[in-house]
Amino acid sequence: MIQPELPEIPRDAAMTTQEYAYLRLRNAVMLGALRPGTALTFRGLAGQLGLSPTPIREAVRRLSSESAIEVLGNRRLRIPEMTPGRFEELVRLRIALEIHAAARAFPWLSDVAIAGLAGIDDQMDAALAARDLDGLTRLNQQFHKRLYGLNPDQAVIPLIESVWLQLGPFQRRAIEHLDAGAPDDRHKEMLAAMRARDLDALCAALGRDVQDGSIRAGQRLLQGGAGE
Amino acid sequence: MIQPELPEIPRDAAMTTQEYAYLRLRNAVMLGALRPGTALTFRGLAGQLGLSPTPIREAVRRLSSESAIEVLGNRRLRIPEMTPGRFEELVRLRIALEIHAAARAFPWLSDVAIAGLAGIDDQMDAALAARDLDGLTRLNQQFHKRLYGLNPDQAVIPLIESVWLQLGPFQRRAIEHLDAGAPDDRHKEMLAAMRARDLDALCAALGRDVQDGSIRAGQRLLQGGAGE
DNA sequence: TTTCTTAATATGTGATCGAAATTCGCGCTT
DNA sequence: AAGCGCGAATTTCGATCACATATTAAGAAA
Repeated sequence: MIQPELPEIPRDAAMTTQEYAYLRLRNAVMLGALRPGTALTFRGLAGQLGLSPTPIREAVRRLSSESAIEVLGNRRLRIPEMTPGRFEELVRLRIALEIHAAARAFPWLSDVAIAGLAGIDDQMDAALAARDLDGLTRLNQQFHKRLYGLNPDQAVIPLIESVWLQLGPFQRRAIEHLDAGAPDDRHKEMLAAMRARDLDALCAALGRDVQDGSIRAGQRLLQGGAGE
Repeated sequence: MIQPELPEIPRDAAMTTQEYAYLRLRNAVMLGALRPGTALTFRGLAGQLGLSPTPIREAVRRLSSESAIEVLGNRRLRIPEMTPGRFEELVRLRIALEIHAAARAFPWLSDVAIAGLAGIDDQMDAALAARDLDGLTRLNQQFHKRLYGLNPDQAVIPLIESVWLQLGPFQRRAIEHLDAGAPDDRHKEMLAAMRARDLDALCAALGRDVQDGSIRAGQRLLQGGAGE
């Protein structure tokens, strides 16, 4: 069985093998390196990463609890299949969660926080110009997480990341075609709403941002099968 | 170190050791058998459950990915502490998630589905009369999950369960005092709204249901320290 | 009595191994 | 040619073990 390539990530010395495997698999799913329906095995992953099966099992089990990988009752792991219904459900869920998160973070908005977000947005412009799609994905997530994390008691980010993991492959394909349509830059709209301290406008722009990121992928899904 | 007692659960023959440990620990957290701040060890849990550390590690890691158990960088596991800020955040999150879930399940409401929910509600009345608090907790969760699960593509239930896990100890304490105030039965209100096919009323009743379940626990938290 | 040092204990981690279960390929029957 | 069944190979699962490291306890010094 030929396993798909897993993008490499830096490994800190003070990092357990299990954590390294977890981060690497999570990164691969989040970036869409593993297509929906891909079959995996513990031993195959262990061999590919050069590790023993034990830490792989722990990493995969964690990801299964985040709905990123399915552990079938029989002897198979796979990336969950996507259906139009599930896709719409996930997008709606993502919008509801992120609007909630933004509203709960809103009271903590400050000028320095907004400046930090604007800095990330500038980096995204640079990444887009350089066609660095992985970097673009990473920065986009960083932008959203930084905003929601302003709330020091936030408990919603892990849930949002679970949804991101499930949308991973499609989110990525949307970003690949992001430049084609030259859509309005929703992050700039969000930043303007933040500067005006306008929560409604922020939520509206955020909703459009998520929609934009999903529309194309959704169309592709409805037309051309799961991820082609 | 004396570990707290973990309520026993039935073990199906066709169930891996890891899954058994996961379900048992999850049940213990959900029912509030483990107080916030409780320290645990892999080997201690393994000894208490009569298993080897390997499946325990997999189970605990899964629960850590659901924010039910913290795996500290040093050599300690613990049930997360609760603070007033985090508590309010979790309650707000729970309301947002469950209202979303109810709205997305609403189009699938049918007379038989409503009858099934009413059946669970009757069982809850019986459990309340019999002072079966564990059964009451279980049935309450079953009521909510059955409703949200009417949507065949739902992806929100795992997220809601993660929040339940984090609120577990307090949710339970709220139920313990549920009879004291003789509050209106929110589930009956929800059922009435369903029969009238009135989404707004359903969401309103659902919001009150979650509020009722949290108010007392929250008051206790604010007054008397974490979980006394 | 308090604090710092040091030895002993306990713990997390990950590789390895045996057993049980499942899948896959091959040959046979229809 | 298609479906079925049997055996070999692969895989998961969980226990065990060795090692490194953190924690705890004890004892000495202040």
